[in-house]
Amino acid sequence: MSDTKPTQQYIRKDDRREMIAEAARALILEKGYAALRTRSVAERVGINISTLHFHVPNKTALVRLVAETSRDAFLALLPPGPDAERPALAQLRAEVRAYHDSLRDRPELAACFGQLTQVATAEPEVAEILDAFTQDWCRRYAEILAIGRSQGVFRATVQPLPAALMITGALASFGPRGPKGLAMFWPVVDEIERSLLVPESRECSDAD
Amino acid sequence: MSDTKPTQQYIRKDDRREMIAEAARALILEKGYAALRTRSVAERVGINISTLHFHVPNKTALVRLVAETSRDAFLALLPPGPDAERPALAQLRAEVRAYHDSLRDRPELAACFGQLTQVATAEPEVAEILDAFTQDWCRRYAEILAIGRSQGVFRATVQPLPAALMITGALASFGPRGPKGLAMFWPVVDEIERSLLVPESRECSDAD
DNA sequence: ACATGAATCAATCATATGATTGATTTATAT
DNA sequence: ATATAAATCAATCATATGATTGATTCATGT
Repeated sequence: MSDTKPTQQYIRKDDRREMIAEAARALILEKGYAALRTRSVAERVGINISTLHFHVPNKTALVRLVAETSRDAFLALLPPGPDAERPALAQLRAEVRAYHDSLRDRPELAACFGQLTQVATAEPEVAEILDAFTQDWCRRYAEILAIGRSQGVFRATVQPLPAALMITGALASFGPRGPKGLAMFWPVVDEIERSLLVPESRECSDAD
Repeated sequence: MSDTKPTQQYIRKDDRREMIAEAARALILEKGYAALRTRSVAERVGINISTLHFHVPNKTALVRLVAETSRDAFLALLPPGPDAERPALAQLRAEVRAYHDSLRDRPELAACFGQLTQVATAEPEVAEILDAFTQDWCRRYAEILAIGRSQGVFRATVQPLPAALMITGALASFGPRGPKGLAMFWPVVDEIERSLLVPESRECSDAD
């Protein structure tokens, strides 16, 4: 008879840890962090609990692993980064598009960031990772806004940091458990753009 | 010598439930929902676990109680509600100020909303409460925006619902575990206002 | 006074859960 | 081939945790 899991064993530690992280992320997306059990993770990976502990010593380390891999996976999806030589609006759109696609294709990532905020109070190391990431993400937008302002495409009254916080806050609300999926994502992005662009570039003269 | 708990007993069910809800909210704020234990709640209230179960049958009911009381407590802090006869900017500011004060004075409320999203996937009743509330909160802003647009104080290009989602998303990011406290709250609000107000020295001579 | 119900608690149960121990199997280098 | 290290598992432990049972104490109306 054929097995459901034919001959799948003895994976190298690094790969196994990645499999474990992936399983944990999926479970967090599906059931929430509060329901995350080391046993469930092991089961999902298809290994014994002791094997899980061989690769990841304890639950704290597991959570840290999830935080780190989520951050790295998300950062890998982002576009090049602010560049004063390129048109700011295009950079803003690329940034937003990358985030949108991550929500669509890798919903576990945003879900983990959201859920891990619950652990953050108890696990300073996780808080550190989340805070650093959030700040990085916000800074990317702030720099694009500053560039766009000096390029004259964004209002001169745009304050980069507050505006970046506004944007990232608005975007973050679209994570899993956001307002019924991504239906309102682009309308909100459009509203953000209208709120940033200098008045002349709309209505008076027709769009490009 | 005097006791730390002199003769504190036999509270009426309704009051006891409120005390339980308050304790649970405080614990969620401090340790996060994932660390919420019925025992901890009972201990905080100063009652036996069986007494807790007498007032609140099980943990699901406890979570539901927390969700309901958090929502009610928050709604009670909000200003009157959209009114087409009053100046929109003042209404917007009152709305934002009420939220700000709730973050400052009742941080458990926003914390509970944030933390209970983890339960939402497992508890449809909680999801229902959270979704309904979020929608209500957003609608308040949408209506104010629509009023302000017709009053001519907000840009004619403001789309009430997307803009409201942008605003509520941005504000929601200031919950506990937001960007280092409330320091950036008002700068972000100012940015939001600038993004909504009709540009001063600008006329496009367009017919609406 | 005293009967009745409401509120409370001590003790306990059944299971869940994170973690460990020690043996077993597979890969790899010599 | 065989010794060594890496990876895996079955069994188990210790405690945590949600929940129940049955007795006890307080409040209240008559």
